[in-house]
Amino acid sequence: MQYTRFVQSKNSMSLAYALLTSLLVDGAKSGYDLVKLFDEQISCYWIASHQQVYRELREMEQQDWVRSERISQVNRPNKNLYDITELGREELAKWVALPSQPTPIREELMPKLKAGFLVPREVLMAEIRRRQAMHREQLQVLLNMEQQFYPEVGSQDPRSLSYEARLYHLGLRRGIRYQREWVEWCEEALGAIGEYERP
Amino acid sequence: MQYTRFVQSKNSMSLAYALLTSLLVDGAKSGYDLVKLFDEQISCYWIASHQQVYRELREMEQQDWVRSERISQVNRPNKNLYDITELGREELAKWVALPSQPTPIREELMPKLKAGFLVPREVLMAEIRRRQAMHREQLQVLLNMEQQFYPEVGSQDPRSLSYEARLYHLGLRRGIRYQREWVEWCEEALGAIGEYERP
DNA sequence: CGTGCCATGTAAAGCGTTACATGATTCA
DNA sequence: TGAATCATGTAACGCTTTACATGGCACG
Repeated sequence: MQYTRFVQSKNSMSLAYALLTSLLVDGAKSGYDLVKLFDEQISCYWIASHQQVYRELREMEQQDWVRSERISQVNRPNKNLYDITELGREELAKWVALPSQPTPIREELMPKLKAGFLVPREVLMAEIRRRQAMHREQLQVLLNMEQQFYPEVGSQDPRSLSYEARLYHLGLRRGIRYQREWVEWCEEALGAIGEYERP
Repeated sequence: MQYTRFVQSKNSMSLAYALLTSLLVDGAKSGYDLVKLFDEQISCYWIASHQQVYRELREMEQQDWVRSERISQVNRPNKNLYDITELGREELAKWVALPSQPTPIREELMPKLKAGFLVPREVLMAEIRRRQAMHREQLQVLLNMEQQFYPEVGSQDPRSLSYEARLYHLGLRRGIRYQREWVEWCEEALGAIGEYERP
């Protein structure tokens, strides 16, 4: 039964809350807009497919955590605009105060490395270079976002940001640090493997 | 049908390969041993519950990627000792050569931060301090492992490690860097939030 | 006498991905 | 003409977690 899900489930259902957060901070949105937002800005710490988002929104509406309004549009499909309700806001506040769980890590590259002696060194190194390029690119995207949204940061007075903006900015910082760290590890790995080139 | 899973599935099924890797590198093991190994040594880049492990082993046995032997023990439950087969080794080698996918990140703390203005500052800071302590502890565990398994590292000649050991070591390095990065981000976050203490 | 380790499993539910579907508009 | 964007959905499947279950042994 769907009903029990939001009532007695003990696990996190964090996607619901992540969506509520966006509705609260960024305002009413359609499912499509939320997917785009997640893709573009939130993906550094949360990813979700459009199917998940639409499903979650429908279920949250049944629980009165959000309400929706049908917006008729000409020359393009109609859309459902979702907004957070008072109840949703209360539930969100409760959730925020709960302890958070770290993301479960399942990093394919690590077992591949551990079994890496099964393939030629060049294959491993090519793969690490590919990963490094990916993470470098993501890092650049995040740095650009930081420049764009928080140009004051890095200057003399970080207090020029509002408290809310600063909190959000810390999320970006986390993404930046994460990607940078990956790029550096790749460098270390390439160096280490390279040293075994011709013994 | 179970059969199709290993034949035409397009997704990664990486747990199977992660298990194969351990069987190949660390030798034949029971499900219980694999769970313990993952908990203690692999959790920095892979986590799996015992239910997953047991099921995966049974399914891999049906595909002849592993074979098992029943070990009768006195004074404790019997166990099934699994070992990788030649076919398993071939499949593993194929998989290693494939491009790897980054772990999907779903970090609860970030949306909580974004909606953090809903709760008192002290609640946020307490949570970040808790996370910092967790990551500090994990970092220490990994550093101890590094000391224990690779005492030579950091000394003059990292080439004293075999190629296989060095590859495995790189996985550890990744975990160390990840945890260290988290500890540092927490420091940054605490500093940033602290600055808003009394405006 | 309770807790924790050893050792394996079933069942159900929740969460996430993949595939499929529709249909108009805009831009190259 | 073909691809991309807007906008939402269903169905099926696969992966992960949670809860429940068993039972002896060792240790304090």
